[in-house]
Amino acid sequence: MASIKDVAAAAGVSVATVSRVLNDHPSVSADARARVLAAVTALGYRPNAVARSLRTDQTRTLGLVISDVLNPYFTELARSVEEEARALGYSVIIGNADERPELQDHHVRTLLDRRIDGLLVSPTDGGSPLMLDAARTGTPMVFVDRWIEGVDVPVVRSDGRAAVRDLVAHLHRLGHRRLAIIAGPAATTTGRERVDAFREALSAYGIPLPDAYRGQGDFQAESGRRATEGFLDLPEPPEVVFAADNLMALGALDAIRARGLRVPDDIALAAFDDIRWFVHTDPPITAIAQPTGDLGRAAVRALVDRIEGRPPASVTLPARLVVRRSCGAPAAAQAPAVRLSPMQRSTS
Amino acid sequence: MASIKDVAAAAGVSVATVSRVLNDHPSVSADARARVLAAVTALGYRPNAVARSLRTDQTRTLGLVISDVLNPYFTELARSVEEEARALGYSVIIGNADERPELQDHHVRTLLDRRIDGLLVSPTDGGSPLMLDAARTGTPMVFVDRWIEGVDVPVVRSDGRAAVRDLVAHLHRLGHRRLAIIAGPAATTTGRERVDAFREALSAYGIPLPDAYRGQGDFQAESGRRATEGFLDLPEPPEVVFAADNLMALGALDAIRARGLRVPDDIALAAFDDIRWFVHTDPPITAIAQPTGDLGRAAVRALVDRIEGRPPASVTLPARLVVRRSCGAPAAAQAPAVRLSPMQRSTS
DNA sequence: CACGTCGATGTAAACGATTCCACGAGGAGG
DNA sequence: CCTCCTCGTGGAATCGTTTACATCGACGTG
Repeated sequence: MASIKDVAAAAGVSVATVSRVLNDHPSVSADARARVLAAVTALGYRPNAVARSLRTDQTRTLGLVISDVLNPYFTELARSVEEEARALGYSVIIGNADERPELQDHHVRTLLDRRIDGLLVSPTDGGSPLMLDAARTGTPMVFVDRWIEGVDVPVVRSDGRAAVRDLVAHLHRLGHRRLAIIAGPAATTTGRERVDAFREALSAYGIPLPDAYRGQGDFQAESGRRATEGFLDLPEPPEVVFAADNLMALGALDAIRARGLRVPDDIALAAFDDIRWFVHTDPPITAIAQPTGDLGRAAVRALVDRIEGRPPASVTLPARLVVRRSCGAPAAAQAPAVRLSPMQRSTS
Repeated sequence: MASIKDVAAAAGVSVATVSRVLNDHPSVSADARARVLAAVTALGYRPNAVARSLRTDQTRTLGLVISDVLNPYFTELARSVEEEARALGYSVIIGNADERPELQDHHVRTLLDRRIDGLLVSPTDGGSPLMLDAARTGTPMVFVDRWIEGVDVPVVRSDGRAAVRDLVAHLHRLGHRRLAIIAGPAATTTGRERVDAFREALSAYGIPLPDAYRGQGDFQAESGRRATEGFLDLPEPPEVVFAADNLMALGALDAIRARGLRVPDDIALAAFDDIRWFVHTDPPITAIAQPTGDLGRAAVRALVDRIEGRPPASVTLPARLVVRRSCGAPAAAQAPAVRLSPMQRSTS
């Protein structure tokens, strides 16, 4: 592969001049510039990003460590992150933690070794020494969706508290009183927060959240299935299951179907995180939708601000309830609730 | 960040010795090794992958350019690719082309500039000059899922011909005679092949595929919706719509629902590519399932073979029909067809 | 006319690793 | 006791860039 030296030789100039042309430094004669450009195309020369990074100590690359690529929420997040990063002149390297802390660490380490300019993380756990260390030693970092407490890192996330209140109001209006939740891992902020918000919203109606109605999941489908089976085995099963993410809702659906029960007649179902398929499931699933694209973009902007020396800001965006039929009552009967038309896409 | 020089100084040895310890070269005394290792942990030293790559001319990184991250098929492919690559000691950088050739080129260029060791591509089009050039000039490359004809690059893909025959047999048995397909872009092999396989299977029953029953899509949901609307506007609409990928099936479902029609009573639906949600859609969707994980792993092995100087082999794996209810007749009535249990996951 | 300025260019030193080569010490074999 | 190997080690070149500094001519100004 041709190097800058070959170009310099072909153009009859020094490598310095070639480099100047490539980085459009002002002080280069039109003649030299033309000869260099000609040589570049003749040789099909492309600058070696590795060498450039070594010299300039920047890679123009962002690392993104997400909890699970198979989760459509994160996949959409990843897409918007890449899009915004590209617009700002950065590339993105994605690391998939698969909800496993050790895999998350593997990716953080690899990304750090590659000297990425900044790191976007949606932590799977409470924070490994490695990640805490990276944050402390000044690696530009931003948390997105989930975060770690007690670390001085900007957080870009959405607040589902109001939407969860709306959901509980909706459920209460439909007459449901025995409400259960499948929680995410307690080590994650979203794992805890969604439960807290749910419990708080319930208490406004004087409804308790017994331990038996709090299933423990790990944000993966299989755990949703197990937790739901637990609920269904109870002497008094809940009337509603609220899954803290879309994959656990899928698992819940599997479990319900396996018992030959129907949603919402036998048991109602709602989920955190809206995905396109929820419109077409049987029945369409009521969900809490996050402004995923906006989150991704805001996170990138915060990180790039940090990298380029501007003060980064934390951002919190509201989530909203999308009522469908999985909790009972025809959606048409719902008066004021916001609805997604079947074809509405998240803005992207 | 500490460099190898700092480690050398701390350990009282030369950088050469540090490097030898790090790459466990045999000829290093136990004493020196111990001192170096101590210094490494004391300083929290991590080798700079950029510098190492520059010197060794290898990055131990694979590029993966996929057509659309939002498509669960590709997301699962990406996951298995990363998994296998990691097992073989490589990292993966994913580029998402969003079915746009110019974006695909952008990513190929970026990946090449970063001097990745090899490239895995599922081409969005017939092959840009850039990609053809890369293939010709010896960049280790493997096509996965889709490929480009006339280029000497191994292909790892699945053959859906038999499964499509099974599908058509299934549809014919149910009494359907007017069968339509939503095709993918003609510039992609999968876009053409699936139509060819379908037409061929139909002809075995003496059924033609009129132009009006061949909708043109681009593998995105919106195009599936438009094509389906076109079908429904026909004086004699088809009895079955076969979408060449899962997203266009989603669009088709949107269009059918928007007209207030029911599947399969008013119109039947089937899709290429099986995804977990198809079990829970209304109704569950009959689909052709590819061995996605196996494809990803085989592709990585082929590419790494190529990179490490072993002869790479093309691989073709069979797809299979998964009968559900979207084409009519209770699935229970289906005698010999292979079925996915609701909880079956792709092996991973 | 001399001098300072400025624009265009080249030379060479980094960046952080790997690796070839040389060198010295010590042990084995004659 | 000399020679030759082997082992452990360090010096220095190298990978492909960027960039500080030096140089050199031309030009404008006092």
